[in-house]
Amino acid sequence: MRPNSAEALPTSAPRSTRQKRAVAQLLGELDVFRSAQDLYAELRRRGERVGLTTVYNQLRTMSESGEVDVIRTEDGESLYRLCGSGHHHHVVCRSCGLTIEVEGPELESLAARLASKYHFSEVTHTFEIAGLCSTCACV
Amino acid sequence: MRPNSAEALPTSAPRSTRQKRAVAQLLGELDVFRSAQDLYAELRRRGERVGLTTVYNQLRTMSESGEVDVIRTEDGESLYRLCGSGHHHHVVCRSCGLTIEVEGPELESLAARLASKYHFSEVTHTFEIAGLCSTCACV
DNA sequence: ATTCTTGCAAACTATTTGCAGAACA
DNA sequence: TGTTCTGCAAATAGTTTGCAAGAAT
Repeated sequence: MRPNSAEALPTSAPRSTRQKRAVAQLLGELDVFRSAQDLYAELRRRGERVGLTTVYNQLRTMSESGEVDVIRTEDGESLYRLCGSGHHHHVVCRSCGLTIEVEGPELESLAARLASKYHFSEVTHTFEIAGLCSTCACV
Repeated sequence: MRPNSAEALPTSAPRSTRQKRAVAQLLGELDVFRSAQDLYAELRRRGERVGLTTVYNQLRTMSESGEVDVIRTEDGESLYRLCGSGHHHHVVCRSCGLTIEVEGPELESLAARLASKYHFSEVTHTFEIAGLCSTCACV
């Protein structure tokens, strides 16, 4: 919102570090939603020297800049995934995390219609579909 | 799922207690989503002698039986509200919690269409609209 | 009398924060 | 060199659990 919020004002550009690159690259390889803890574990498994705090920092930064999408599981865990730009929704496999980005014009208009019907302003909406993908359903 | 799961198998009917009644009654008076902590505080304010654990227990029981709806805020808090029966979605005021239950046939068919398009089975979907109600927007 | 319920205290879990030392530009 | 970044350890916060005492049937 404000160009210079009181919080963190960085006086210069973000720096490129080994850790940031590792997180970004891992996200680039995956097309599924994963938790911060999962991503951290995977990085360690690969021998990357990264701290959990840094993974969280990086994911927050990337989600704020719109580079990654965040969804929350039923038990409150946050899952992250590199995302395409623009407004979209997801069809997510509960079992393997496989995710398909979808758009729904009729959904958007429905949301807008309901908002105006009840005189709500500054509306946002969430729409997520969870199920079993064809691969996981066979097991 | 299973008639007798290994977990808690109750051998007789649930009992009516002062605490359960207090929680149920409070929910009956409110038409907004409230956190467990909020509900607990309100009960104490009214002089009810109830423990926080009991409020949580009761809310969990009631949500499992479908008596109350649960939504999660952005920061992971659970909000509860007595709900009408049947499948529905919500238009929720971010500021005061005012909630309107809505149905959306086109939404249901869209969800079904997307599921079959990508060969997903056992699908569920979520759809929530959050905004400012007309009252809160004037402030 | 028996079983369910309560609620304090402690445990849990995902996430955030303080901060001193390390790493970039 | 002067920030930014890192990551350990500790703090947070909502929620759950262990369990002994209390209440309902």
